[in-house]
Amino acid sequence: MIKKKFYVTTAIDYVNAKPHCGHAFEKTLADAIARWNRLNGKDVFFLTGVDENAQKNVQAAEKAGINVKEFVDKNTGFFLDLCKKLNISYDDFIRTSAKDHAVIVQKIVKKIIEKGDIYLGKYEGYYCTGCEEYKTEKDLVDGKCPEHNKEPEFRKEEAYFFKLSKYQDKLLKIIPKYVIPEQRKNEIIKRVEEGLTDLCVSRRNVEWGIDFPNDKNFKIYVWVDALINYISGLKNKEKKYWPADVHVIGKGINWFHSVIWPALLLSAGYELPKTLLVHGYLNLGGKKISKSLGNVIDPLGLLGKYDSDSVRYSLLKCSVFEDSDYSEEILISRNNNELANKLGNLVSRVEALAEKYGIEKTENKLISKLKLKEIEKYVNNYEFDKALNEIFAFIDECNLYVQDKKPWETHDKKVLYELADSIKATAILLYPFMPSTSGKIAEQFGFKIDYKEISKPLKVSKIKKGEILFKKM
RNA sequence: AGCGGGGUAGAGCAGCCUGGAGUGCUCGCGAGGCCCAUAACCUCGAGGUCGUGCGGUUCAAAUCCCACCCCCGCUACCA
Repeated sequence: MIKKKFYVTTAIDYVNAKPHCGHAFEKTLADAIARWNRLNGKDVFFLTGVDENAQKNVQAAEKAGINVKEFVDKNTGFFLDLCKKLNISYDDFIRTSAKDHAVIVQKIVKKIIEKGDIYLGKYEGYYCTGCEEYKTEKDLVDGKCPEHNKEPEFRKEEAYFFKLSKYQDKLLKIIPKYVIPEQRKNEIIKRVEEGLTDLCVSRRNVEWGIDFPNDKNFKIYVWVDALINYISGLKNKEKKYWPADVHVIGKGINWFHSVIWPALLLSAGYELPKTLLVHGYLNLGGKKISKSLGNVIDPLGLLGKYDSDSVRYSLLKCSVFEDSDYSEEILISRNNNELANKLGNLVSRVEALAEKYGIEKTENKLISKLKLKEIEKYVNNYEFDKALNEIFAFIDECNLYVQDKKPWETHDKKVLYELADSIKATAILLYPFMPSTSGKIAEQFGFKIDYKEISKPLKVSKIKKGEILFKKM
């Protein structure tokens, strides 16, 4: 039987600084999607990586007084480390400075040129000679560059433009089926309806980046370069996995993914990705993450102190679509109140009872309290926080069942079987979110982590009390 | 300014579309139960003018309509 393919990506991150918990959030979301689909028997390809060609990296490197390559290598290392410690099951990690990426980018840009969608025009704007870059009105304070406190000069220079405006009607047809959630979709539709102007896709006077085809005076605009990672990252598996099933991105880069990316693909003659999942931001103590406020949480720091599953769970309980609050206190509270007290304690008490009295196969009536259909619906809609709430509601039911049936008094092996079988179902459902915990439970109770196992009765085996799953903090 | 989302118990949410006693969930707080378990688990309880308008519609408004106040998001070549 041929497995159905499933291709999921995250945005690629700038490596101008160390990762923050927003990066951890996005990677964990995408990982949960990847694992959920693998669990359901799909042939999954999961791509993540870093954007090394951005000017921001160059600026940050200059500030640090290190050469760009060295700087980028060092920071990319932090992102790789983050993925490893978070247990991110990516199939490939792309770095856009890689040669094979540049080849694909040039190939696609050439296709767009051949289509006649790129033309030489004039770019006009306000150029700050201090920054050596164009500024938008938004960048300026009282008409001056805030960095250098001087007025930028008006410049007009040759540049290549992509005929974005040409795709307006097609985009308006595509976007409604492509972008979730509703709110993000509507924002984009409104803006596209207001009209599109062509996009400047070349950069002059920069050394870092990918050469423009047939014109060495220019580099390719880094966003075009960056977006193409979703194809170049597949390397020789492009035929098999493209188009992407889900791009997971943050709300800040919605425009590029909702409008520019499909337009480029249409022009170059590629199939379009199916879903764009736009997630919200994490706020720390109710405030935006910002370095000047000093409220950045270092996820690597958290992962040094806490288990990966505790970090993953605490992130996944944040709303996917809305901005939500996150902090170390929230992590600790979710770990203690939900993971340790509910799940960990349930497993612990059932193991202890089963070890003493054994289990005996019977029909599991308790499992009717598990709202499987609803959980599936939530996961398929990417509402992981709600799915987890439902799963934990069932864990509450299990704890209540222990309380009601008093197996420590009755020594009822059948009740203990029902509980063990229910724990099996729970652990399988939790696999996409907490893979290592799920594995530990599977080992203790003797079952395979496979979605089909949920409905198959648990094989009776000797159960022993294992290690505590979650320590309290 | 334009467009969109929101204001419900100490905190965070659901309920609103399709009106029917303020109903529910998570955390926190108070009392009790249990003794299998990680001082965990279970039960009960306190706590709310559902942003404001003694606004409108209605037998009936958190829910529908209007006005106002406050918060947040988006407004492209910033990568």
